[in-house]
Amino acid sequence: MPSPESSASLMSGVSELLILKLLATREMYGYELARTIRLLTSDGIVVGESVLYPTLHLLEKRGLIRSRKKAVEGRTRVYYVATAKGKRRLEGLTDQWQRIFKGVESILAGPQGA
Amino acid sequence: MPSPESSASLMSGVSELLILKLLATREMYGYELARTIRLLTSDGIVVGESVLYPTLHLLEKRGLIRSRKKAVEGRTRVYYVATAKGKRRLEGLTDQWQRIFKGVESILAGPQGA
DNA sequence: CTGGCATACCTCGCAGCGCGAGGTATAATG
DNA sequence: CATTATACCTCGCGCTGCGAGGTATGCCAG
Repeated sequence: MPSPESSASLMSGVSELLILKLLATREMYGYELARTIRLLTSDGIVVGESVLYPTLHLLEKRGLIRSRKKAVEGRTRVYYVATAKGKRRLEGLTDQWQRIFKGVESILAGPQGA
Repeated sequence: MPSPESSASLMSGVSELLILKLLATREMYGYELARTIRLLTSDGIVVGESVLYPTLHLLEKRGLIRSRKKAVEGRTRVYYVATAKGKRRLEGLTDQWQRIFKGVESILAGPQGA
């Protein structure tokens, strides 16, 4: 066991959902995404860079997000934004999330009452 | 892409959480666990047998659940129940679930309002 | 100007987990 | 006797997380 106390397993797929959601709202670059997720969740969810960048590349390869390079003060930032296909995928993922979330809650809350 | 439309990735770790929760409440056998989870979540969450049994073996190996064989009408059922260690683990997993759940909800609900 | 830090991007490789496919055995039903 | 439901199990692929490591730039302190 490397670190069974980490929240690793429960995080799966969540990164894709959150990234798609944010990129469906506004154009952002990688580093900004990581910071924003940490901020909005009060450090509850931290998407590391070794999760972030491979995910972004995969999403782009699948046509769910689009990128463009933008030079800001000498630095080259890669900005991403969700495509129409990405927004459709987001809806699907959100539905799945709601279904799983409701299922988990009903079991976590239920058995002692029923 | 094998099946990007499946809820596979979002399910990660959830099986362990639900199984531990149920076995912390009452003693159950494998097949019963699968049926119960399907029932309580109205088919929202389906834990297949190829997920269920390896998970049960792993949990037992880690000392989080305990098993005993019981013969019921010629059939041999393997009943499981959560150990004290398993219940502690359940608390930790539940906390992590709450943290992730709150984080996801705040991003899914937030950005358009803020 | 040099060292350190924050920003900003990226990859490699291991390990964990889901899950389709397949396998075994028993009891009941047609 | 064949099929279905119960009940248990494994193999192997493939996706994903993530720690560790790498590159390059701008900025500030010493």
